[in-house]
Amino acid sequence: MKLTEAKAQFISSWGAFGTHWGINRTMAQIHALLLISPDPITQDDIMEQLSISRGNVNMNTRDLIDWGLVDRVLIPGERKEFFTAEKDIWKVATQIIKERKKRELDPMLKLLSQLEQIEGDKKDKDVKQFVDTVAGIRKFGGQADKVLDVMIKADESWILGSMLKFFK
Amino acid sequence: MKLTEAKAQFISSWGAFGTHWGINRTMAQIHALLLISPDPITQDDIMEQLSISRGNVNMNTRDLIDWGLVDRVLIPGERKEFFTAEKDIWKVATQIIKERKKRELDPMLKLLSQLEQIEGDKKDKDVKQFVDTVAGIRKFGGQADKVLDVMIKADESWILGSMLKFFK
DNA sequence: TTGAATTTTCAAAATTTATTGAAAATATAT
DNA sequence: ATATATTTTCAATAAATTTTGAAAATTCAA
Repeated sequence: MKLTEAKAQFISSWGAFGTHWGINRTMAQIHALLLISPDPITQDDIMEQLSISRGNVNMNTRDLIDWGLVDRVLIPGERKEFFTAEKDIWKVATQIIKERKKRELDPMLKLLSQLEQIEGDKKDKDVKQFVDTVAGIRKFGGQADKVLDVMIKADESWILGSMLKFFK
Repeated sequence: MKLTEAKAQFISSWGAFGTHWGINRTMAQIHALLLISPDPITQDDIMEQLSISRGNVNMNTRDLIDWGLVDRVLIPGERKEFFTAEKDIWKVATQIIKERKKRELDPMLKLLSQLEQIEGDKKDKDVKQFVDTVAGIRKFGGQADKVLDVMIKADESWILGSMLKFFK
């Protein structure tokens, strides 16, 4: 297989993969393109390589920057802005985990704690099942939260860092 | 807060949560409803409680069954079919992990292995970055694959099971 | 300043995805 | 067998999401 074909396949399937994770196809494709680009590239490069509009590139690169996965790069002497992606997959993964935890898990756990404090007769089986389910999810989510924190902080901690090196 | 209001909130946010995970809102809402229903319920119950059409219920319960999260239940003397969801959150989580691994991770790893065997000069920086990126993701994915296998098999293995009891 | 290059915004259009509902298929009781 | 209840299918419709592109805003050099 040639590089050109391989690139196209990688970008395409990374985009499809993204849709299974609540990420829009284009954002994932731009990310994929940046991951395999050795040097920073411009909006126009992205537009051309993915055949998408300027507005689309602009919005999605902004989202990628908000997710902490992509950086704007200023190249001396160049008028245009350049973009580059973090290439260390471990860092990419922890960054995604960090953001999703903040955006999804934490608010969900907060809500579940509230829902657990429902008023009603615990003898009532509807009430009981509701409380049990909510408590079960909250407990599970709480453990997941802790495990993810360990992962996120692993790179900052020497001991955990060396434990997790195994996985790198 | 009353049970009725709490239920509505739980179903609604579980549905919203689902959309961040590539699951459609309705499927997640039906799952939520079943999770808090102490006894099996019918298509009509689901239609009424979520205000959605019969066809919609039918398709989404089927998907939930395919995911191994919901079961059809036959109640003696009843003409209609009843549905019930696995309530043990640990089992729910491992079942989801198992399915997503099979549907998404495994095929992705297979593709990445192919893409790594690209023809081209490794000295070329485009080729090098492509191979490095793909290899990095494949390696990371491979480790994730192993970790997930451990989790999935934990319940079947005594030693791992007791280790993971901590998290239950 | 001015003006050219570049980026950003956002309403409208296109596309994708989800939902409906009625007809067809299936299952069950009499 | 026949009638009735129930489930399934799927084309049409509706809703949600994504994309475009041109105007507005911004940046920057001279």
